[in-house]
Amino acid sequence: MTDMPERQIPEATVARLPVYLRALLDVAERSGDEGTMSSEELARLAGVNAAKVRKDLSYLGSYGTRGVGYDVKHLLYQITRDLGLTQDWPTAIVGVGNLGKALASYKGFSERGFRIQALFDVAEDIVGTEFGSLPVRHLDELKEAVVNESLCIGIIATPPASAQEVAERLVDCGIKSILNFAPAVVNVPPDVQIRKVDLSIELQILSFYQQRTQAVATAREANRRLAARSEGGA
Amino acid sequence: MTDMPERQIPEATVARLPVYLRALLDVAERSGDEGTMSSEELARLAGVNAAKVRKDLSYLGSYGTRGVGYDVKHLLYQITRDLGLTQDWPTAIVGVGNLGKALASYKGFSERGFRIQALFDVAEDIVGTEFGSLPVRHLDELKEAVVNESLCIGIIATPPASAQEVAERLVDCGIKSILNFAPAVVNVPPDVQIRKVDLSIELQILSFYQQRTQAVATAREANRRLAARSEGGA
DNA sequence: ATTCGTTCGTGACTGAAGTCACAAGACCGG
DNA sequence: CCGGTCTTGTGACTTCAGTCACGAACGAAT
Repeated sequence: MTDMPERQIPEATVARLPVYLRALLDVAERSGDEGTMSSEELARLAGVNAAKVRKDLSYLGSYGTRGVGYDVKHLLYQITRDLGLTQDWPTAIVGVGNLGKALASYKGFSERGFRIQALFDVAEDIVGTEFGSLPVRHLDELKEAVVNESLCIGIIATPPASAQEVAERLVDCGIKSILNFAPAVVNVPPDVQIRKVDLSIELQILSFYQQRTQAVATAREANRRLAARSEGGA
Repeated sequence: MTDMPERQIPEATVARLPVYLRALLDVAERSGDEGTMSSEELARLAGVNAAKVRKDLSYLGSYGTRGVGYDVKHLLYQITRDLGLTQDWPTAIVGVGNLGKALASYKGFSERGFRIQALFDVAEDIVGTEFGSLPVRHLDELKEAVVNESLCIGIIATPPASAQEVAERLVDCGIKSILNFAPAVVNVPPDVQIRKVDLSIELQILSFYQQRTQAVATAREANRRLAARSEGGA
């Protein structure tokens, strides 16, 4: 039987694999053939704890050597393979505004095998133009393009109001993986993977914590004054 | 005493508050004065489960009415306040490449009170230019600007190699909240909040799941053929 | 060959987040 | 005023992620 141990890899681990991958690539590039690396060192580079690195990597299989560490090249290969990055993923961007353009020219995508291969929009003044040697086509041509060019990942970079509709069209064309940059909740059938990146949510989280430390500071300040006054009064 | 119940709000809850906020704003805008909304409805709009909504909101205080729901306006106010969005946060962007520009012109920031108020870079051909009525200044002028214009949030949109250094300069200027868009791990002192948005990590996670469903599909296919052949052979 | 130092792999534990289910409270109609 | 119908707020439980600590395995050196 095709061996399928395939322990289910926890979501949290999957989310960290790209970070390990990046760290390993940096090292491999810098030092040519570093050879081997300990979980401790990888942990430092990835900004996490060593036990977590070991546990994460153990889900992929036993690729380390006790007393030595992990072979950088081999580990690189394994992570790349498990993340499905040994193949290219032809990717389409819908919505060619500022954000869409920035994404289309983002180095980080092509470096990892995500070839931005098609751009779509609906605005008349954008459709028909070119961006980075790619034509911006009308969204109505989506289906044809998906079939002909085997696009398999869709990126939504439209205004929030259009996000749900665009997602439905992507799903309708058979796309199973969607990355949503529009600040809107988008629902898709259970066999489609959707992930979101919300630029402003992260800022709002920062705001929460900053606001709170300030609030604490001012409260402490107020208490101090109160104490001082009652002391003076007593 | 200044009442500070301030139950510690779980991180996961903080991360969802902006989503609720957005949903409520949409509703309030659309229906003028909807009045009230149940946890069920808010859950649907936010794409989560109703019990979770109630528990999340209960951390802010008991702002709902049993048998009725939550008063939209009041809840909006409370969430806005707890997220620290009643005030503006003067924000600086370091790195004015494609991504930096897209962020500088991103509507979602200004809508929530994050005023992009200063742009910095180091490239000679960029420093001195203008973008969206803001001058791009040299990073060396950072400290002065932070002090004079009370900048309090820094956004890193540089290449990964410069991210750590830029972060250190931001910290050095007294900035306590940093949002990092560069694909690199950045370390800061414990009293500084840093959050990261990594555009390509999310794509890699999608790739993982897509790759896996394909792997399963091909394995199943292989098994089917094997079965068919052995059946034919028998 | 044996010992020693190192580092992985993992079982056991701790803690956080998510889910369920129900009592408590609010409104309504008669 | 009272029973019926809602919907919240929350304690109890389940599940998932993170951490610790230690045995197992490897290389090196004597």
